[in-house]
Amino acid sequence: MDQSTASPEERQDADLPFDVFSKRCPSRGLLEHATGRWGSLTLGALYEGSLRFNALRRRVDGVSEKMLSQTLHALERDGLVHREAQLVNPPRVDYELTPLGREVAERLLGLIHFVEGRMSEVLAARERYDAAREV
Amino acid sequence: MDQSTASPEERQDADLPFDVFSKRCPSRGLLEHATGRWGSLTLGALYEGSLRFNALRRRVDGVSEKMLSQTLHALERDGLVHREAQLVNPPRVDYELTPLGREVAERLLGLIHFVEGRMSEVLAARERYDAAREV
DNA sequence: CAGCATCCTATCCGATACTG
DNA sequence: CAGTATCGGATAGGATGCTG
Repeated sequence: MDQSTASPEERQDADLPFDVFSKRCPSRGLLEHATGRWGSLTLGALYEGSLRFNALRRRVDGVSEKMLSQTLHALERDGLVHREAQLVNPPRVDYELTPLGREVAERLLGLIHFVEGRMSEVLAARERYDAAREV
Repeated sequence: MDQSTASPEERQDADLPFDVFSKRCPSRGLLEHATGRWGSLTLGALYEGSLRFNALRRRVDGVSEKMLSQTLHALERDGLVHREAQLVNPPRVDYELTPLGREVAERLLGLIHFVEGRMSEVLAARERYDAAREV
């Protein structure tokens, strides 16, 4: 686009090979896996340490077996989560973050804790918004 | 805000009133609005400055009129985006981040730029994963 | 315990048409 | 320009039943 005269301020997203704002960029898919309804909570839960399937399921309150399985597959495929299966009976499988996954989870948790801390503001904004329309 | 005796390290998520990991916490809804497919891109686009509806639509490549409208309503209701309408003809409406929205967008952009920068690792992980199963 | 397969519903979302 | 309304296909996601 503009590779000769871009200032340092513009460079940030001017000539990156991957730009999430363009329709066909694969980074959108990753972002959706990582920030999706279950993806963000799964990464957040695993940040504290490795967990087995059912422990994870209890930690991510409300996730179904199917969705957790699907989410873990996507995150494993993207290289954010590592699956460690032991061939014992009963079976034991541990999930843990990869180094890359840790970095993503860190940023995600920063966001999560931030919004948790500001929920009262959000709730108030919602009430104001709703009150203004139901007249 | 900090009226308990929790240490600074624990305070963050030890006794917060809002916990995104529990099923019925309203912070989940906010997180989904902010990190959803179009929410994150909309907030990211508005971080650079206020934009009009159609400019925003062009910036968030691929978003439909309907989804952008819906996304903006949700973000406005949550108090992350401010809608400024001028009663002129043709109509002119500007969207901009609220102070709270800026803080969310900042963290979101941190994540976005991070994943953009690591996409090659992710793509490689995906190839490895796919190659391992199609045997 | 750690899952996969199937069915079914709710919602997401794009396309199209229309309004002030 | 800045939206709203409606339709229909695609997908997310819950419930249930089964396997190693």
